Amino acid sequence: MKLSNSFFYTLRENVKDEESVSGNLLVKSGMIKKSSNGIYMYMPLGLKVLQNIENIVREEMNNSGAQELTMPQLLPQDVYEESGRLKNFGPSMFKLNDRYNRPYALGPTHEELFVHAASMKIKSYKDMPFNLYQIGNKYRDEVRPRLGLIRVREFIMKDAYSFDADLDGLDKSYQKMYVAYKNIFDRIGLNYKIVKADTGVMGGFLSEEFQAITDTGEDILVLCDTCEYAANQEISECVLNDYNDESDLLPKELVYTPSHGTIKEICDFLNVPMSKVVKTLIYKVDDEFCACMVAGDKDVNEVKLQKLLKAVNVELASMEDVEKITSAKVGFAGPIGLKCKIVVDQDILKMKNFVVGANKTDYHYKNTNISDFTYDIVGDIKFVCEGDTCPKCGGHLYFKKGIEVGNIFKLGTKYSESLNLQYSDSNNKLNYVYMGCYGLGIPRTMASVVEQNNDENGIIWPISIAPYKVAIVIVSNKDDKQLMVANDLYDKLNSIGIETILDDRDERVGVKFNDMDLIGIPIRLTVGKKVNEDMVELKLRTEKESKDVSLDLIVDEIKKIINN
RNA sequence: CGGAAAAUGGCUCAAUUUGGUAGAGCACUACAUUUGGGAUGUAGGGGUUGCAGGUUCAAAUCCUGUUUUUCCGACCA
Repeated sequence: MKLSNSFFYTLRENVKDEESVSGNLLVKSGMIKKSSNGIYMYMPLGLKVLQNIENIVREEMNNSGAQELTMPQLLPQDVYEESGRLKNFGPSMFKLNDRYNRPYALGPTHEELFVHAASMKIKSYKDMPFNLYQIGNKYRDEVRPRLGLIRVREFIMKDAYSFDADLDGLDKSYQKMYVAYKNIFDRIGLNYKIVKADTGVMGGFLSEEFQAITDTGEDILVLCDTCEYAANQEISECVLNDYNDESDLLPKELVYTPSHGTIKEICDFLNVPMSKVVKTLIYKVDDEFCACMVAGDKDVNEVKLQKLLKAVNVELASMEDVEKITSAKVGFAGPIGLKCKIVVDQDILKMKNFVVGANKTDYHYKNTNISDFTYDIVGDIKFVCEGDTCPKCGGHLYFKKGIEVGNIFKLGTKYSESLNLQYSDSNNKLNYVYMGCYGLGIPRTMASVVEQNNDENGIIWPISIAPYKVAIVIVSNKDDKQLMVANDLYDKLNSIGIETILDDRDERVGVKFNDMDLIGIPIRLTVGKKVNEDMVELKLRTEKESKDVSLDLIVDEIKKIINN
């Protein structure tokens, strides 16, 4: 690309509607432009990065034996009705009607359609395994799009679906994708972790996420300082705390705690640590109310709660509902005399002489013990904390933030059952197909790379996905020798497949340097005065210093850097 | 969906409190001088101040409504 004759622009100042580092840099460098909330235009430079990522994904998917196809994004809602997910997705699905008022949707994910496609082939166990994928747009009406390309409403996703006759086959297909994903993110140069995760709306029984490690991440990853344990905080299990409390059980005592509704206020007022208070939160679980008790310094994990109760929908009860159930203002809920189902965290059984709400405005009970009330279910319903014991090895857990760039699921027979995808086995018996699904967000990967690779001057693309590998900067457009050498190098590099930018704009050299830094081109060649000695200057984006290289050697030198 | 903030040339902002000809920097055009890390000077072009009402002799400014965007939370593959 010769810049003097191209659609190329950069911005000098930060844009005010992009807070994230990656969002801001991508907009400033002219790669993307916000079109509306959570929807972006991809400019020529940004598209090249996307395509480079897509190509790596495509290569690794093809290597794994998967086959590419493409699906419509505009679908009749029946498709999701059939699997029962129309309700599950709810308002996060974009819905519209055609001219005959028939309901359509923009596809948020494509399990159903792939099942339909697979059914064209699958009759017998001999027809499997296979794996189909596409790279295309997905539409999700997110509650709050944010952080540039990290949470958007229209995005490009690679989604793959494997079809196997049995669990054994699914394990193998899943493992292939696991390896393919590792290859993809390794080639892109992303710093990532693979963590166990919740299966969410997808269903199924195993899910692992590929998480890019960055402070702007939306997910909390729980890692162990001694073993390989890695899980999303949503599902990370708690080890039973060893309280070792030798104190005697005391009789419970009603205490007046005027307008001290929060845990902190109660602790200050009664002069007890937060770990000696048990909070009771009222949840609406499907259509039933349910009180959940955890220690005052812990938080209820709704994903775990949902699983424990085998519920579909878990949300905090409204203030009005809480007041109705506890007959007190919010902040004074407790288990004693409470008329709804009570779930207690496993740790509560070991605690002694703790404080709970009295279901009476402005009152709490001191010295409550587990024998003072009845409960329905005991389980692990709280979030793990940093420093907690590792459930696998007993080491200490620590947290990192991550951006979910890929997610692989063992779906099992969930969709083949709801959509009736069966095959005949060797005994001529009908069985359901075992499926896996495998998603990878392309723009999100792009943003994650920027989050991990930037400095005060701009983006630093890894060579594997850089929009152009080399930028040739001409110091003076008025110098014929410089022009000639630069154009010659430009032609030579492009002719051997090394995509190169020629900055031949009529700008000061400082502007060119700054722009090439901002857009993150990995290798910069400066053609200046030293052409008279047949030398050009080579500088890597990752390094501060440059070096002079003779014209005879420069192409080989660049090849070496790129192939390394 | 709850809370908070914002909307003024392509970009970043000022003028709003106290109503009185919309202004700066960057970017753009022309010319001159410059030219190895975002040049300088001179002269220009570009805005019915998000939208719709209202108050007023007069509205970017006050009032009402509305839309959009951002942030925090809730929610979410």
